[in-house]
Amino acid sequence: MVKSSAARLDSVFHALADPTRRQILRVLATSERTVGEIAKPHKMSLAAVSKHLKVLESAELIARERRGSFHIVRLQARSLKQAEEWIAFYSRFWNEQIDNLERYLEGDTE
Amino acid sequence: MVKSSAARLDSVFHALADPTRRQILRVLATSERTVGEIAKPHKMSLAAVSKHLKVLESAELIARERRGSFHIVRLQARSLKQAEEWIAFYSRFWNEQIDNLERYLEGDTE
DNA sequence: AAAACATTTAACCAAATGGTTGACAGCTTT
DNA sequence: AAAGCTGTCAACCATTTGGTTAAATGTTTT
Repeated sequence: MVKSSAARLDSVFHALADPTRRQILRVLATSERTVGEIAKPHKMSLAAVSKHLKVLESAELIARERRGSFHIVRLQARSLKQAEEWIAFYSRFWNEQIDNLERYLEGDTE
Repeated sequence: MVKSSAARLDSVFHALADPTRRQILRVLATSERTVGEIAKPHKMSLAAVSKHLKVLESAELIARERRGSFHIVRLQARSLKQAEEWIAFYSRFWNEQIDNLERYLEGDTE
């Protein structure tokens, strides 16, 4: 399923809006893992973790490869790039606000 | 309501996972607007836009100020900084993948 | 070929999401 | 004080989400 740019941002940001899924990405940043290994530290069922993986997969944040009876999962960070670029557009606004504050404080001391 | 770091990321990423809300942020990047001005370009009701604003506000991505009978809304980009930092942790992974690809392609030509 | 293991899928459930309409509340104008 | 704005809130609805358990699928071992 090919997604529009907006739809891809939708799915990436949605995937990131859950602490379980962010935690999974952190673990995968260390190394690739099987589904079972990913699920173990979580209190929920394996099926629930499997669903989270599907969400991450449809956002193209992970990729799976079947190796024997194991499904091995690895991080695919490329999709995050668009998200970061989207946010980067706004970075000037928080810097601006800081600059304005600094100017205000400088003016205040005179 | 004070949120944990994870909860704040939850609410920011959730707020960004909707095209209407991202569009609202874009408009506010140009200048502050009243709720009515924000709603006009959208096909949905004013109440629906009001709900979207509430989501953005609870993610601290916007701030409101009452001015007479108007509610003036402005961008508050600072919350995006955490989100960007969270993503930045992964930037090395997409660069790494690119590097690996380049190395692979170089090796291939020899 | 049967048993055991790794994972997904299906059916279900409660809660959250994104929209609607209509009533309400706060200013401003008359 | 009544009418007319601007915007929110409440009640409702359909859909999606995030979880569960049980059944199904595919692979390996016995």
